[in-house]
Amino acid sequence: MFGVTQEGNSVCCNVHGFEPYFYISCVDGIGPDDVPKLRSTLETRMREANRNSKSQTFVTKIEVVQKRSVMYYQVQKARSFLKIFVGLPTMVAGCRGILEKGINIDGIGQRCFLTYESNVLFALRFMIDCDIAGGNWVELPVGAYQKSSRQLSYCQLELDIHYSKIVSYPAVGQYSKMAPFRILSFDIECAGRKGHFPEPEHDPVIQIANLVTVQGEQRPMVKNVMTLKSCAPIVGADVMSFDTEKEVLLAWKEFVKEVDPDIIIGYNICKFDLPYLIERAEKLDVVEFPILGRIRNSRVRMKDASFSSRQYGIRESKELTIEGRVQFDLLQAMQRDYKLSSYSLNSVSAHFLGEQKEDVHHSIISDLQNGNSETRRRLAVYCLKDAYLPQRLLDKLMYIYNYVEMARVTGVPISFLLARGQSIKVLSQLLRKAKQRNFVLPNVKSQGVVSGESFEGATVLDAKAGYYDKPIATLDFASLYPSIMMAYNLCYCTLVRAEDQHYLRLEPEQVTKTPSGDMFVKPSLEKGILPEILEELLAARKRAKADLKLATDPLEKAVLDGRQLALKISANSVYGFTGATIGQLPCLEISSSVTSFGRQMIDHTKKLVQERFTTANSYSHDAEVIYGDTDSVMVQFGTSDVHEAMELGREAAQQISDTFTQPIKLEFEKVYWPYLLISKKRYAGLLWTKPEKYDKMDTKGIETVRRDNCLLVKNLVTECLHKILIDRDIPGAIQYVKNTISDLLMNRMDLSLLVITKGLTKAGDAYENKAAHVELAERMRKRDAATAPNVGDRVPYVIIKAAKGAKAYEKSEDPIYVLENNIPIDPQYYLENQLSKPLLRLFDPILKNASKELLHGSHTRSVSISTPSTGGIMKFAKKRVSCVGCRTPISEENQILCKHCQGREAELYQKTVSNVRDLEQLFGRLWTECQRCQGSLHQDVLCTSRDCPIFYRRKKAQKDLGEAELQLEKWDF
DNA sequence: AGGATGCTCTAA
DNA sequence: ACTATTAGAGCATCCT
Repeated sequence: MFGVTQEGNSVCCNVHGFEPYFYISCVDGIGPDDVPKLRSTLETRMREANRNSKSQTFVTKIEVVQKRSVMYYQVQKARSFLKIFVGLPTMVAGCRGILEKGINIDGIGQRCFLTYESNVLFALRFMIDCDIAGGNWVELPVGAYQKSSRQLSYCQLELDIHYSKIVSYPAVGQYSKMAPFRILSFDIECAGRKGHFPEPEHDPVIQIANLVTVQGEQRPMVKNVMTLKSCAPIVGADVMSFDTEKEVLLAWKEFVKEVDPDIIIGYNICKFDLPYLIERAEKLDVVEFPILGRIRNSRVRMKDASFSSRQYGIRESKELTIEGRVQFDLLQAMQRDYKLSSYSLNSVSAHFLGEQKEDVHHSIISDLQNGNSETRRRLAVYCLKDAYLPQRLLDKLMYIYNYVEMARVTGVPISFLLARGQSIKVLSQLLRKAKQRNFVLPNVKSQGVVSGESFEGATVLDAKAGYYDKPIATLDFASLYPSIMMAYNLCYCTLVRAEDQHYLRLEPEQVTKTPSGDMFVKPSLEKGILPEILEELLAARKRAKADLKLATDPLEKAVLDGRQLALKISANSVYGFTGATIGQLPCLEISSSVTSFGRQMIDHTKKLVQERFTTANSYSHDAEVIYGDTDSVMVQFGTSDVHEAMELGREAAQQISDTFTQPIKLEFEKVYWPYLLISKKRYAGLLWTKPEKYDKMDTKGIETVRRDNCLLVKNLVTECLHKILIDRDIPGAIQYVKNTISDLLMNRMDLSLLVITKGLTKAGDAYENKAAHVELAERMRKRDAATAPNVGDRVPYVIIKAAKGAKAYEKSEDPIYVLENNIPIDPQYYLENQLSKPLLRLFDPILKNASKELLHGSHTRSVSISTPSTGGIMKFAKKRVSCVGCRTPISEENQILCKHCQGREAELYQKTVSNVRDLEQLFGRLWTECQRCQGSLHQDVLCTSRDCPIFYRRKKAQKDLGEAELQLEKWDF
């Protein structure tokens, strides 16, 4: 066990005496007397299967214990199980296999056994049995431990203890404090050959930048960079230069040992930086390099890993074992926790920190390295920033707090949170609770449940699509699925098997028959462990939220907020765990019962609202449910008054809640007004939680929140919704659409607005149909395999002009390639395949003849002649005549304002002047930034970072400035 | 031409 | 050895 003390000293604790084990059920005809025979037979079989093993003993002992399977309700509270102990954790799997397949015992014959808890990872088993949760405080009591006689680790403290003597503290009071982890953030630079992505086989590591921070402190304690060849000094950082690459690598290895970090972070370190260092050291025969962990002389082990889950998709990476140090790759964390269009460090930093990285195009890294100490200094500054940004992200997003709290709540080690999926967290809680109640979990083979066999999910009420100018109240069930499981005591151990229903002779009032036809006993007979877990999670969340309100210390607040979030996520994933057909312990009776209750409840709610809130019951209008999804109903009470709608919503929620079993509760949450309902799962509206003012514009499911639309569509739809819902200016929205379409067709659109991104969810050949992003990825692989997108990456592309009738997958192209080669894009495609349908969906409910008005007006006729050689997009400052006030096109060259805006000259002149000034400033700032980034030596190298926001913003500012200056000139006439 | 199917992404 | 769920919209391609 590795850890850190309150004072910040690293500890290695050699825990003794804890043995791996699992259970089997005692089948008929096998009693306690047969145990020695079983042990010796099993021992022989194990020895046969592992002839080369040096192990003395495989099966160390077998105990008879009184336990009970968690599966199905049983009257008998305990029966005999055999607890089988083995010599090493790796022997569990082999032993399990033999017992499940069948074993021939002398005098008894061939027998198969069901095994229990035989799939629990040894580390988790140990933690569960010792009540240790990931990230919590553990005490080694004075007198119970010995100082180790021989140092096996590099830790500051090394101790020996018997497992039974360890004291674990729940994270309350002083024990909820975060440990002072030492965090190392690092980044490497490699000198790739021109046009190639660096490969450890050929390309040297030239720089390694490091930042060491103690968790909770504002400033890093160490900031340095190790460089190959000389490097000019950098203020605020130690520069260490070396003549050979071997020296750089060894300096870093020593540095890691010296700093002794608890956590190693960085961006893409698990897939790039760490493997690169290891492979490079191998190539250079630096044999002593890969000793980076806390165990003496233990080398880092590396293997290819592929993680696949429905939630996160397929993700390939390398799995490195660095003993005693948690690897926390910010890229992996970002991909798990946030849905973004791009996951480059640059883009992520811009998004969360409003800060960009020093952008050095990979093609000039080698030039900088081969220059002098000044150019290498520039590279080092860049490298340092890449080490600094992950630490900033870690702080900004409260990652340590949130992940440590998640580990504490679910009980798994912190390292599992990034390396494993959701189900291990539920399993960990389930095993802990089962142990308390003397249950054991069966090891079901996934074939037991026919994979692909599915169950019915939630009801989505039909959407009465349209534009609603009256307040729409939303009633929600709070934590619907957890509430259902608690209300009806749904659990593995309360489920009455169909074949048991008869002989158990249960009275109707002792059981619940669920709408899906399954039967569960009530808590009076047996309280379910799932409801118990959920109650504890939700009660703990309530406490955390209450404490959060009282807390004043920002660190304490961070801990509590992380905790309440972890508790919420954990409660919600219990249902998913039971429905995971290829999982640890699927139980579709539970999950389909949950959803069947949910369906019944939403129907019931709709019915009650429409029955009770009527003019016949002396309400001013008849209420109408216009939509609902899973746990919510949208109600039009008919009133035009927001406050009244809120009151009615509260009344309805209260009344209807009373008709449900505790703790199921319907809550009034918010009002939408106005509300645009497009279809199921797609709507927009102004959201009100108080009658005075709306909180924000809320959009669900439509283009504005989807990552696979280009910015042009997103921006246009957002702007239209803003004009329709907030400004209530439909003509303004129409004009805006027309102007945008005109800009598009005139080739005045910035390329960055036309970039579409889609995730590459599987390997190219696994796709049955051809798709634009898949084909492009394949073409890019042929151009340069190293920089082409991989499985799990997002692929950005634009649609370019091609022969008539060409498929979209033949017209997709890499935006950078398009920019560099001046390839013309296809505006018509963007109009017909990207813009038109979303716009029509938006305008159809509020505008008759929307198609004619928006997509076929005169603004669509002024198509510019495409100029393939130069490309429309590169001409940024193009003359155009439109009204300064409202951007309506004007026919006369010298006019500034349209008829409509005349009379506002003074105001609009001021606006133009300040606009030019702002743009000048903006452009100047961006230009300086790009200048600094490119370096004065390389002015001819155009920065074309795929997603450098500055690059696009600078180009945009340049274009806008040109236009604004033109406008200003006109005022002088 | 038009329905079926595959694919991506989101709501809850 | 690993894997939380289903419902649904909307688009492109395939297939007849």
